[in-house]
Amino acid sequence: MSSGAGAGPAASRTPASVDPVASLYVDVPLPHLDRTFDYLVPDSLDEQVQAGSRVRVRFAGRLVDAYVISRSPASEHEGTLAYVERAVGAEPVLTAETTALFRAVADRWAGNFVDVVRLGVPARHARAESAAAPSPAGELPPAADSGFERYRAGPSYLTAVGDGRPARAVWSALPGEDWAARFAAAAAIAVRAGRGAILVVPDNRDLARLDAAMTAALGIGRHVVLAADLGPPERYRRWLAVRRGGVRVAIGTRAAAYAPVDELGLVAVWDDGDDLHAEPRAPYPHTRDILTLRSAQSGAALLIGGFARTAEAQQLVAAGWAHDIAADRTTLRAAAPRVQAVADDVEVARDPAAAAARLPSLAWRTTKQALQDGRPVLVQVPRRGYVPSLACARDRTPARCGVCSGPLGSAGSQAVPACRWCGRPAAQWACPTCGGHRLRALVVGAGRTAEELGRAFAGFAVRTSGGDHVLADVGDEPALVVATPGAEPTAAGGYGAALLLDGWALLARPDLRAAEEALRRWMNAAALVRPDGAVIVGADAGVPVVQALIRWDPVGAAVRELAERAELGFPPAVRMAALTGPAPAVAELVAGLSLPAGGELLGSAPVAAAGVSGEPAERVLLRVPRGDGADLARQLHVSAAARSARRSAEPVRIELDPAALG
DNA sequence: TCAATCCGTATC
DNA sequence: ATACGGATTGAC
Repeated sequence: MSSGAGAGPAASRTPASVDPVASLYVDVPLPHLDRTFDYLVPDSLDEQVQAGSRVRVRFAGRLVDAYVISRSPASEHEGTLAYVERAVGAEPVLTAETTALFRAVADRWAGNFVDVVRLGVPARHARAESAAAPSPAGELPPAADSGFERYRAGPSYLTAVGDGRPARAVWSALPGEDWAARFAAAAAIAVRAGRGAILVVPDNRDLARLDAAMTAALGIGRHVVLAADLGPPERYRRWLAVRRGGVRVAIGTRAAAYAPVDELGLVAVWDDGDDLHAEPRAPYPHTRDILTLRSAQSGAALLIGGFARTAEAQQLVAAGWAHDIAADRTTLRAAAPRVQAVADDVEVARDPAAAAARLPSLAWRTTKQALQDGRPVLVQVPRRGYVPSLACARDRTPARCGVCSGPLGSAGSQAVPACRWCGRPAAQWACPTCGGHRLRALVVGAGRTAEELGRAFAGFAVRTSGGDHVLADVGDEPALVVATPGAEPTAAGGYGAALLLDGWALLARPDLRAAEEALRRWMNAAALVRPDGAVIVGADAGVPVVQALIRWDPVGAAVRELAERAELGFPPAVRMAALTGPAPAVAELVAGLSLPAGGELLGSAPVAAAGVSGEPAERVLLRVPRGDGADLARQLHVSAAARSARRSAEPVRIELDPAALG
């Protein structure tokens, strides 16, 4: 027993008379400490130390935060137990359901329980705890049409939600769809059934839009907005309102997926392909997969919605785990704008002003027409800073490794190109489409500027949206609206036209998801165009994803994408882990694994030093059949635990099914 | 023979 | 992490 230095005389403490043992996780981010430890609850803290409470305990001699998982009569531990030192706050922060969720998320991504808790539980703010309860909810507005009547399987899905069944669906929203109103309607159905709901969107702009729709559907005070930028007191206050059960519906960005809503009837994510849904902190879980776990574990219905569709969402449909909610072709034709493809470089407008803006002539004519019709025109330009990569010098087909399909890169102009994933040199590359052998570097410029367009269409207003200046919406007046992907404002009556420029640059990115991501960005922009409007995409109409945009076929594209991933052996067709760190550390971690049959190790390949020390880092990829994913994650965690117990301090970054493989 | 130091191990 | 114990080394 410790000498009891510090808080009070240890000898005088007595254990609580009922369930004196608390099992808890200490807030120390080491994989070998990712298990519960037992402590005695002193009589004086009996009421405050409950399952889910935050406490402070003495662990290895120092005071650390901890999360109580349960109280019980006795411990399995052989030695003497220390006392819980004090309670932090008066109320539990974990519920039975979120405790199970945090454990499941940690297990799925080979991470620690407390690391996931840090992602999902906001910092405590003592004053917010004692502050007055939120004002009571107003009247629930009368039920309205859900708006899902236009979709096959839409009404039956909502009936299931209303009946409290754990229906799961992937929803392809029609172009022009007021998706926020549909999400709000689905949440309202769960609320009327006496259940709670969680809706997660990528960014604050989408959140503001959903917030307005929720207020329209549910009235005042029935939902709470959880956003990262609220500031600690407000963030904690709103989160507590959910935890205490005063508010049953939480909407928000990423972290809202963990909101402690009891009796969940519905969890939903909008635009799961947006990389903002991928958590950048360990263990790097993804909103879609967190909610999928949560739906499976709590029996809540799941809705994955978007204009485009990810291979991961399609995988859930293909496996028969989720239903497909989509409109039929007739409905679609009535809603979709006309899409035409114009390969860059070809048919650049003869008009000198258009040529100055590097606009193809069809784009020029379409824009002019829409402006003259009195409608705004959306111009989507790429973000800055694409990584230079290699492609066929003749037809710009991205150059890929013949062994693992990774992107080829080049260290310098003289160097032999090599795979950025597995590191193999590619001396004898041949283009799969044209058979060419010459490679060229693709360096993508900063994109067309608003000034260039302004000059090309003199007399019309030019508005920009992107970076730290994002417009939520624009009016119906004719104007050029230049936006980067994800920052496209909505137009009150829809855009008359949209120009999606530099399509080939999007497609040529050295990323496995380039095609999927290009289609997602295009569809998100094109969905803002009126059904009688036009969309011009600067890309080759022969490319399958461009065809998918022209035919507005997100499902077909996702089916093809999924098949392609299966062929290349990439997620979600398989489970993959990326291990990044100093070479000896990565090797040590790998040595601690026994890969299941059918498991493969790719690499290693050098990567740009992402580490703290600037030491040369390398990456290996591990690939196992989907069914072995849980085993792979467990082994990675065990091997990482052995390393951290041995004080092999060199950290290795472990990512499961990484969204981006540069 | 004792103390300073280095590993390895457990942390309720 | 960090604290502790047991082994190891070095100097008197």
